[in-house]
Amino acid sequence: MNLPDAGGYTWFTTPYRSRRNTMKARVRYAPSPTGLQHIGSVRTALFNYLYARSVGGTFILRLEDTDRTRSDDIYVKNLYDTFRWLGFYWDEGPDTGGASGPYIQSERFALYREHAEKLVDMGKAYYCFCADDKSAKKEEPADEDETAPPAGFGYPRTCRNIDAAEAKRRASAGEPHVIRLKIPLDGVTGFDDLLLGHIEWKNADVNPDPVLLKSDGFPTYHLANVVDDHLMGITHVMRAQEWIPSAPLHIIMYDAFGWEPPKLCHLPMVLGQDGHKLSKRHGATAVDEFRKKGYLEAALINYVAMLGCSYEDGRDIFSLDDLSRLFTIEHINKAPAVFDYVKLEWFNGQYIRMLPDAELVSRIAPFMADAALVASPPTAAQSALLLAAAPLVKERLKYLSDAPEALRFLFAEPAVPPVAELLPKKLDAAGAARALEAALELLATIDPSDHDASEAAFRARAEELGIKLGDLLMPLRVAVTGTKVSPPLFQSIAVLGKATALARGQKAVAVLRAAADGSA
RNA sequence: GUCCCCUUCGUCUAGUGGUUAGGACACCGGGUUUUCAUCCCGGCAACGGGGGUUCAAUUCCCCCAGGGGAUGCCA
Repeated sequence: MNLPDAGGYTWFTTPYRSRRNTMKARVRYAPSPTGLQHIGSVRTALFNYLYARSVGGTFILRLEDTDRTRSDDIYVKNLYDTFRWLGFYWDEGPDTGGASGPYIQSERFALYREHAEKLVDMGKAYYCFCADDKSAKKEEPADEDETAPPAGFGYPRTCRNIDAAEAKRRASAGEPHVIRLKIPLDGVTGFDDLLLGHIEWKNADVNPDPVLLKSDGFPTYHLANVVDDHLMGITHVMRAQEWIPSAPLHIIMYDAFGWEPPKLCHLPMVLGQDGHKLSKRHGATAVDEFRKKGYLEAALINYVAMLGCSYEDGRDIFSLDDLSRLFTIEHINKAPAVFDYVKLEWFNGQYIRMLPDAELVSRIAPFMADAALVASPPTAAQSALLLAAAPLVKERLKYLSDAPEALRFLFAEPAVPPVAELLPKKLDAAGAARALEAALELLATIDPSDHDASEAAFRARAEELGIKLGDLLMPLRVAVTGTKVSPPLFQSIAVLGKATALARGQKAVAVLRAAADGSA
């Protein structure tokens, strides 16, 4: 294999774990900052990351900002935010540096023209002066032109036959142009995909003469990715299967340069429920949306890692470290995978339940603050209250964003509930009032933090009254928490404070009494 | 249209030339329970179709069908 032109190439000397590879694996995630990081990007990044970690290789981040009209700094920021949140780290990248930098393609600008020109000089590429519009494509090629591809298939190779010296002269004279790769007219091009095996094309079926260098002087993805992967010493390229049709032209380019291509591995796609490429219309797809909704990064990573890949049979909870250890290309599936929000939700619940109380508190605090229930950051008193309440809601949250509703009664005075809410199924207002009064009377005498004793006392009282325990508790629950659905009552009251609970109860009694009198 | 890729329960997947084809989510039923959850137990449910190869194919080969992707001076 050729050594890359750029310095700093690291040869692997120690590693016990990759004795079969003399060379340390170098993989990259190379997003273009033209949109928010979404599930698909994260999946690609994750698999590259896991592969690097699993073989003790190097994970590199490279920004492919060659689309001047769509690239934007807000997306770069989003990229960093996203991966910081997910807990990925890269060994080399724009911010961390490295020996193969710069890692931002716009900062490598000169490199691409240089390489494109080199290809032109070698007769492997050519200047094209066609206007950048559909007319160039639709223009009927000369009938007898053997080099023209079938109608409707790509660029008609109009400029391919312009005399090289003449083309050079026009380009030097400043005539607007692009540089296109000469795809061989016959023969075949193929490669061995690490996952899919051998794939090959007749060159006649390969995208005819794709643009390498745009008229603005920036490279297209094809040129930039080949040049940079080579110069950065990338050994393995893992990308989504939508890239398969571009593979032959990349191979042809590596060939033209006389470089050895990296190993290619095309990952199965992630689809929405309708079987099409996952997109906004399927629901949340931007990672940011998941974060704001209250998903835990560990849950998202765990779930995404299992889309199209398996690890240890019979287990489904894996940390990023677990995954880094267990990941193998052999366990990647070839078939596309459907993104299932419901299963992700289950993972999220699992991870929320695994959180230590203090950790849960710090996780839900921002959501509580957004709901204006606590300060940001919470006061000491609020933190204490959250900590006391954490065990009550831990197994009831599907998302962190569920916390405000579940805990509202501890931080805000609920409205006095409407009568209908306070009525157990079989009681009228008078009956409910009696039940609630009995409950309050009893509550005053017990210690709600002693769960078992409290329950025993209420159970006994319910029996005396000839009603079910639930019917005795429900009016109290609604009076105290403002809703029919709440964490366990005694513990909730213990956290809230008995005095507050009694006061809320009295207000509800008043409402029930008034209703009873009114209807009597 | 052309080229390429894919095909195990609804979904994510395990798996083997001979298995009762396993697990998870969802769903259904039951249990625990103070509402809601959690938790526990049980159930439903799959090898796309057709040809081969073979004593034996879900597993190996071919064809078909279906699905997806590509066909940009976007990546």
